[in-house]
This record gives sequence, structure tokens and C-alpha cells, in this order.
Amino acid sequence: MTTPLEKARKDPESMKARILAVARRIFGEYGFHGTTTRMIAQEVGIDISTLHYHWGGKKDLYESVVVDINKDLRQKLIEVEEVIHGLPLGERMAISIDMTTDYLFDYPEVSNLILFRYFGKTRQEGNFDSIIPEFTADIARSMGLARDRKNVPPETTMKVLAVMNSIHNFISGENFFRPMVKVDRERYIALVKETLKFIHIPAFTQNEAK
Amino acid sequence: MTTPLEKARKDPESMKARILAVARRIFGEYGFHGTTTRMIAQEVGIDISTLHYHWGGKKDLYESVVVDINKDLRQKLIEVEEVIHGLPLGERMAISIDMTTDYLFDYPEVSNLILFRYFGKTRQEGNFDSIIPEFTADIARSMGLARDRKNVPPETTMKVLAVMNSIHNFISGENFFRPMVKVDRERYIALVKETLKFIHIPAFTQNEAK
DNA sequence: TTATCTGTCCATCAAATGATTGAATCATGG
DNA sequence: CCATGATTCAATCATTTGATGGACAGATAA
Repeated sequence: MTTPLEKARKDPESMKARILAVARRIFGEYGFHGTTTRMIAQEVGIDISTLHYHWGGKKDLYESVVVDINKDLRQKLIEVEEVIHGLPLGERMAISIDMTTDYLFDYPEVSNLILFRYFGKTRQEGNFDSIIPEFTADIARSMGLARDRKNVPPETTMKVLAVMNSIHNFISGENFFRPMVKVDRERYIALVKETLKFIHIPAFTQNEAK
Repeated sequence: MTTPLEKARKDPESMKARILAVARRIFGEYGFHGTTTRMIAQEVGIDISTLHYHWGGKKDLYESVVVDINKDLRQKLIEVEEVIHGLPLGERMAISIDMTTDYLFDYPEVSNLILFRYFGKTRQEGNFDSIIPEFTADIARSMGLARDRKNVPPETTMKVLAVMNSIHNFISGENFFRPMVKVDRERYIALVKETLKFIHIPAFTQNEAK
């Protein structure tokens, strides 16, 4: 079976894919309720009816966007895991932070949408959380905090969430935070990496030394 | 001069204040675009025209909510500062985390709205950021990272942001994270405090030892 | 009592918004 | 070339939503 999303991911030039790409960005900036189908259609340069033809309703498109983004992020995390495999924990974390941060600054809508889903409600009936894969367990294993994906203790899940969210915050909040520190984009990215390492690495490596 | 907001804050029984209290909660849950004036009016048990009579437009009400919440948070931070004054850094951070976390779990809409403003855009003309006080400089001083409110270096601002956001994340994301760790509310709150201390205290105290 | 002011609601408006219909256009295979 | 299906758009609908006008009730002061 081929879902509409899979089709769109295969051919990035297709109308389906073009709409999806724009929808990712706009939904990421304004959230579900802050986005109108007209905003997306106009940005793509098409009529709203064309958008509906390809994706059905607004909610369907939003769900596809969320799934699409989670697939991309999962893929990136696998890539990171391959690079850091076998290194000592401190290095593993530093490299993970660098790679993940670089990736997310290239696709900030990923962070945006993940945070939107964490912190906001959508006054829409069913939540479609079942289709979203769970990363925390994999990251926990990758950090040496859990042996297998099953039975990760709550304490560990919380720690992983703290690290991941900290990254998303700085990417997604760039428009707000960067004016506060008054630096250009390049410097901001460097500051983010530096800060993340400063905050997170000591907690885990100090613990390891015990 | 007495602004509508100040009047409402004085008499919590007044219609103005009742509307404001509900608006805080609803705006916090659904964001600006996700909230309708009818949702708020219905929750208060009044007609929308009554809401408009007291607060003008939706945007005016939202601005008042944002200001109200920031005043509350600032007040709380002053309270915390008085308690931790003079203690060693590790203790100061532990107590700050406990007090702030307890407060925010009582008023989660504070975290909700702060995060909404960080991470989401509002397709509305002027942003009214000027009216929002800036906390980071005060917190930086309180943590011994800066001597005065002026000229706080970017590195320091970033560290403070990391800590504050980390707290807001766990409060605002409770609906999403708590099911993940499968614990009751009380246990979740304990886990949050524990995790925050685990993550943030080593970074700053280790640095101090140098 | 009467006049005035405040607060509340009912009815309604105008714009925005998600969605659909049907005609026109384009592509592809026969 | 023609038939068929896929794609696109203009026009339109129904509902939602922010907002207002005017009637009405109650309090207060003259």
C-alpha cells in the first residue's frame, strides 16, 4: 500500500510534495489553528481546491506533516547513532549535539512542530499520537542509560526529554532569543552548541565517574 | 492612571477579573489562534458582548493576559530570590528549582503562555514585546553569573534561558510527557524536580570549583 | 419619581475560513 | 485524432468567528 505521504516523499517535484514542504514550514511557524489552507496554497502558488484535491482536509495535511517530520528526525538520529557508536559518553554527547543542532537549524520546522505538539492543544477531536514513533527509548540506549528499548525507567526517560527539548527550544526560539543576545545567526548557532554542551555533558559524565 | 488590568487584579471577584482568569487558562491551552472569544465567554458563563464590553478586542485581552502572567512570575522570582539570598550556589539552585516548579505546577498557564510566545508566531500585526519585562538578567545576577543587570554576556543569557526553559517544558508538557513515563501527578512533579537538579546543578557547580 | 449610568444579553453583521462543485485544461494510451 | 482519466482553477457554500447595536435591568443620585 502506498500512502499519499509516501508518494510525496518519493518525488519532491510533485505537487503533493511541494504542498507538503510548504505546509511543514507554515504549520511550524503558526501552529495548526494559526495556519489557514489559503496561506499554504498562496505560498505554493496554487488554488485552495488543488490543495484539497491532493491532501483532503486541513487536518489530514497536518497529520501528514507531523508524520513526515518525525520520519526525517528518526532518520537523522539513526545517522548520528552510526557516527558516535563506540565512543566515550562525553564525546558521544558532544557529537550528537553538534550534528542534531546543525540538522535542526536547517529544518527548524521540525523543532517547531514537535514543540507545538508537546505544549499546545488542538481543539480537534481525535489525537493521532499512535502514528508517531517514540524516540526517547532509542536515545536512552544510545546514551548508555538503558540496555533495551523495553522497560526504560521513568528517570531515564525524563533525562532524555530534558536534553532533546533543550535543543528544540533554542532552534525553535531563535526568533525570540537571538535578538535578546544580539548576535548574528552563525554566532547564535555556535552559542547554542556551546551552551548545550555546557549544560548537559557534566550531568551525565559526572554521574558516570561514580 | 488605572489600567483595566490593574483594576481586575485588585478585585478578583469582579467580572473583569473572572474573565481574565479564564482567559489565562484557555489561551494557555490553545494559544491565541486556537482560542475563540466564545470559548472564554462560555467558560465564564457570560455572553461574548459582555467580554468585549470589559476587555475590548480579543487581542487586547490576550495582551492583558500576557502582562498579567509576567507580573505574577516576576513577583514569584522576587520571592525566591529573598529565600535563597546568601546560600551557596548548589543550594540556591536546588531551592529555586523546587519553589519555581511548585509555583508553575499550580499555574501551568504561565509556562504555557511563555512557551507559546517563544515558539509560535501570531499572524497579527504589531508584536507588543516592549511591555514584557526581561527576567534573564535578574536571574543571571541571582545565580552569581553577572554583577549587574547591564551588560550580561550572551553566554550567560543562554545558560539562564536553558535553565528556565527546561522548567517550563516539563510543566507545560505534562499532558504529553506524563503518559510516557506512566506515573501519577505527584510522582511526576517529584520526577521533574529530580531531573532538573540532575541536569542543571552539575554544570554550574562544577564550573564554580575551577 | 425621574434621570442617568453601568452592566448584561439577544440579535445580527461582516469577514475569514474549510470545503465542494463543475467547468476547463492537460497528459497519456489507443 | 480521440477517449479517458488526472489535474487545476474560478465560483460558491456553510460555518465559524470577531465584533457591534440596541434593548433591558438594576443601581444610584437628584
